[in-house]
Amino acid sequence: MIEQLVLDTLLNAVKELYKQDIPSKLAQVQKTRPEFEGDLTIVVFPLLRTSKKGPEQTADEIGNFMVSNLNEVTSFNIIKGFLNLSISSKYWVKFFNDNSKLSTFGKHPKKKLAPVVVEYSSPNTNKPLHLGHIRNNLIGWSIAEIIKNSGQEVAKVNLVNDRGIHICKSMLAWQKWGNDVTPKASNLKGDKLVGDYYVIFDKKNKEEIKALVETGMEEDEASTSTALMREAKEMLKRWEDNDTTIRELWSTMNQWVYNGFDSTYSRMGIDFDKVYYESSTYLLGKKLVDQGLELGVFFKKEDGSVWCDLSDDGLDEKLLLRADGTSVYMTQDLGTAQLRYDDYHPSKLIYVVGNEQNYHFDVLKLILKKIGKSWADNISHLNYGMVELPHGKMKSREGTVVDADDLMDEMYKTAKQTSEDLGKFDDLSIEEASSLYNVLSLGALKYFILKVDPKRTMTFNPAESIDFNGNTGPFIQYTHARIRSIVRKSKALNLVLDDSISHDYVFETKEKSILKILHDFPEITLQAATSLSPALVANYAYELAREYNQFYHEVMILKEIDSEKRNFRISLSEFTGKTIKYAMALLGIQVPERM
RNA sequence: GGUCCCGUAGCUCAGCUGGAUAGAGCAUCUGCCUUCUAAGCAGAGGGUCCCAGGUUCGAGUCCUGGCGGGAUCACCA
Repeated sequence: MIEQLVLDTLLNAVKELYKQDIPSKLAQVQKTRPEFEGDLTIVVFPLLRTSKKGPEQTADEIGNFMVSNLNEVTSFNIIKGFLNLSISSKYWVKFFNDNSKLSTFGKHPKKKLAPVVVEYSSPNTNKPLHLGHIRNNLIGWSIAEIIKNSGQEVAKVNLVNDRGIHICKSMLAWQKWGNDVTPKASNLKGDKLVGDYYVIFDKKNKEEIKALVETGMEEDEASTSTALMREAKEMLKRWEDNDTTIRELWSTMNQWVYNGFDSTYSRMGIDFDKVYYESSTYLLGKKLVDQGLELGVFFKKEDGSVWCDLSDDGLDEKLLLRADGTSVYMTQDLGTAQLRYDDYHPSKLIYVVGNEQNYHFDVLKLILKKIGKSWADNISHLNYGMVELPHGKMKSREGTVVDADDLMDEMYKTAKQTSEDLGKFDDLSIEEASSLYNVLSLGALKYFILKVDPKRTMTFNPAESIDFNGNTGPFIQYTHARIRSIVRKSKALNLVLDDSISHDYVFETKEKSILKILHDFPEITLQAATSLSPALVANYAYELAREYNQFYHEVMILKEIDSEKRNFRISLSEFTGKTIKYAMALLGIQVPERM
């Protein structure tokens, strides 16, 4: 890496010239801004204290040192306190010749480390997937790919919350008002059907609460003492007691939901290496709670409920088991964490879960440590921000929840419409066209979500459809298609005779700037892995595509007369196309050969 | 109220460990399809980087204090 080379030489320069070692943070190397001449820039201000000379003179001395000690540095210029270095075209030529034909450019060698477990999606079986889940799934899937690309082994896992009071609510409502309806009979996706009964429960329960309040009961009390709630709790108890009828109904309805989820996942291109179900981890969780009691780090209240006191850590008491012995969220998460640890002994356990659960994960780690699990330190919570609408959160009560399937349908229609308006695909078969619209619509949706820093709360406006122009997935896809067209034509014309360029090739400005961006790619993918941010890759792909389009408009490629230039430009195009494709693949976005 | 996150153009977002004149896209306006794909390119306008202090040669970036927004502090998950 040239940056590192310059940095090391800079440290040597200071040592030689001023007889002092300096802390590495004073040695600052950055890319030269395009308006100045040069490739890399050393900021000399931090060095003045050491050199005890003015900025110009210091820069001049270091510049001379660079030129005579580093072959790659051919010349320099000084503007204010900035020392701009020009890197030899030999270096860029070598970079190009070494990498342009690699199929794995950007991929890092395998490390010998325990795997990283990435959990994402984690749906409840009482609600269909919505836009929030889409963000979760896309971030999780992509970050898993990015970490894999960085050389780490990765296990993608899903944790389905298939048990608990909420599932019982759907089941109860279905029993009471469902008339034995099935997804097949109603022609509804299973997750939608079950979700509907969850809503029905809520509605009927509210009516009951209202009635109770009218008899003079306090709202708080009323909300926990409706007949429906009692029945749901009773059902949960029977479920935990392995009641056959309840278990059968539960399996049936969950299976409906899974079928629905699977179709949504597969459409989105989301997959998992392993799926955990809370129904099979909560018992282990209960066992851990018992252990905690024996260790004396948990305590039991008079009503039989079990708690962990975290007041020494600045937090509250946390419930671990209800008085009736049934488990809560934390119980099952303890069990799941343990099970994963046993399965993988991971070097890192990443939970992709919304930032509304930050508190939960702080507590989870603390509790695990209290019962002696030192590996709790390997848990990291990738807490992404919520997706909001222009007027705030999505609310199911107000019907503003953006359903995942509906949104993908919308996007598909827009992609189809846009494409038909452009009228470029009249020769495609119906299947080919539809597969293209799929690629484009998903590209638009995924890029829209992933280009935003995961940490940030993001806004989605359902009134404006997601764009297909500008800083979008389709723009990048288009650039790829454009490149492929060039490459196809060059092959048809047998234009590329020689793949590599000579070491004294003189670059056009745009050729150089594309080369520099390509040069950054491996580093960007590493940064994305360490900072857990697919957004870095997304923004990178956009920058590369934008730069390429400018290049495309500025210079001739196939029509260039000078054969070396023409060959280089074609190869550079191909290299760019490949890198765009690779970067987009890390985001789970396909790129078409033509569009 | 406690804890945490956020505040950059009309809107949606970039801005790496502090560095040169704060960048894109959308929207608005103006050009460019008889030349390799116009889902493109070029150009114009649009900014108190929430406010006030501080650290520094240098602050959108770091610190403190405000203001504004959000999350969370459930026998929901």
